[in-house]
Amino acid sequence: MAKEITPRDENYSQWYNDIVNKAGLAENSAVRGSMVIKPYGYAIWEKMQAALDKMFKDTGHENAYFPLFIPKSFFSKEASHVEGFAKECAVVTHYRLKTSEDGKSVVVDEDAKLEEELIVRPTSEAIIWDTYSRWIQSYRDLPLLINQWANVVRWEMRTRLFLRTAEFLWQEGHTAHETREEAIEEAELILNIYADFAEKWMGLPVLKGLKSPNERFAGADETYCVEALMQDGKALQAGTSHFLGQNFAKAFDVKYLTKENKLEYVWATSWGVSTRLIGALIMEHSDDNGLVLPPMLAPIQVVIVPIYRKSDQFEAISQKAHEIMDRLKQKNISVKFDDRDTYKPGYKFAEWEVKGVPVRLAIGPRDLENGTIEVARRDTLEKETLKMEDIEIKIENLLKKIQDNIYQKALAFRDENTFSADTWDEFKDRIEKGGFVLAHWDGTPETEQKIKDETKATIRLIPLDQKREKGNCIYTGNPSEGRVVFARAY
RNA sequence: CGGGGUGUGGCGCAGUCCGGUUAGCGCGCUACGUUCGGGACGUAGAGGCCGGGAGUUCGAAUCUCCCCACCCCGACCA
Repeated sequence: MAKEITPRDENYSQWYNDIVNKAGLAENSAVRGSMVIKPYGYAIWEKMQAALDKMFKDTGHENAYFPLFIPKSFFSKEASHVEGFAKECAVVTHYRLKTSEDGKSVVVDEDAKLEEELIVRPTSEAIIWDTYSRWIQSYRDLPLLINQWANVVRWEMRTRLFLRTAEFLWQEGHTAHETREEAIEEAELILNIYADFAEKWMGLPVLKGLKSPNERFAGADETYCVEALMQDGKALQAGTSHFLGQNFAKAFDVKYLTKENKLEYVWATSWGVSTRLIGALIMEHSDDNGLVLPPMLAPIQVVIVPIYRKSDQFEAISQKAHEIMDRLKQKNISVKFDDRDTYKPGYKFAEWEVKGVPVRLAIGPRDLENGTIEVARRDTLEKETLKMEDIEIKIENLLKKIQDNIYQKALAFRDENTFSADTWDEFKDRIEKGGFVLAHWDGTPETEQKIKDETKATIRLIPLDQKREKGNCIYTGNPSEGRVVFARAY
């Protein structure tokens, strides 16, 4: 039929694209690499935003909004930051269009050239630190804990819906602190928020760790990250939290007076997660029948499909459905009654399955007679017929069970696909098969680069809970103090 | 930016090599009727200057040249 989804083992990327399309999450737009996020996909993002926003605010952060455009000169202030982003910046050079001479099209008005070009933000450190230089004078102004929800643009060569788009939505936190320790604490606090969010809300088990220097954010002293393993054995960075040291404070001259009346540079962090999380969500749980959503992030948690022949049957079922809806809503469960009379039940079942709605209820004449309802769960595709008594409690429990089940399933998958390698041959073999590979590394960027060149694998992270363990680098044989996590990544 | 590919109703494609009258097919869409416990069926319809421009020709979706866009594989990346 029209809604066929390519199986995962046939073509994983095609499977991913099919799900994004057929679940109605997003589509490509006229601008290469820029996507239209459709209502159903955006609803998932709104759920993520709401949960994260609360977590940020509960830990003392406030939201603000900084401009989309950054003067080019601001960008050149922090050297490694420029270097990191220069190759993927969109630049505004003119501010006016005019009708072409033949009157048929619109052209750039060369008379309207900007004196200084504007960069469309690829991230906001530059504009924010310029602003902070005016906001921060005293230790009384610290800590400054600000987050913004925004779009950013990175002119990527190759793009994929949600996973890598030229424009994407994200949140970016930018904080300033009195001491190094406090800033590091902040970076770690956020890392834990990201990990909690991934695991509890998304059902996405993550590893927490530090990036190697090669993979570190441009301008950071240390990058913390959470990494998840996708079903095809590739790693996906789910969030990063950077300890920026005093790099931006020095570049933008952000100093404060201490209690002792001494002038000091502030210490900084920045951190973000993006719409890429939706990509992670899709890849992590979905199957060959379509999207599978964790109940806590599903825009619709329960859908009710009526089964009927005649309109008087529909009336009776509709009444029953509304009663159930009221009971579920009291439990804060989002529920949709699919009363479209233009589609048959089979069609609706398939559609909601593709869209990943966690629980589907079906009510027909038979159920009315017996006081029952058919309950189907998306994660296992199991169906059972339940008595109507306490149905809201049964559904509430089922949603919790589904949330837990998909997390456990993902966790088991990750465990089964996490290996140790002690020889170069073993390492190459493991990387080829996919998954996380724990191996010793001599700690040098050169070795990491060579490993990447030969295997396409990178160090995803140095685990925060790394065990001290003497060993020899998988590539050079030089001594190492502990294992790091390698994988091929998105 | 290198290598490969594709542009034909809303979507997916055939037709192009070898030019020939009203450009087909599947899905979707509209109307009516029958259906409705896992993606229904019948009948009747609507919808296309064949990516753009220039050329060859009596005649171009089809041949030539020049553009443009998108997709896939690499290098870059949340």
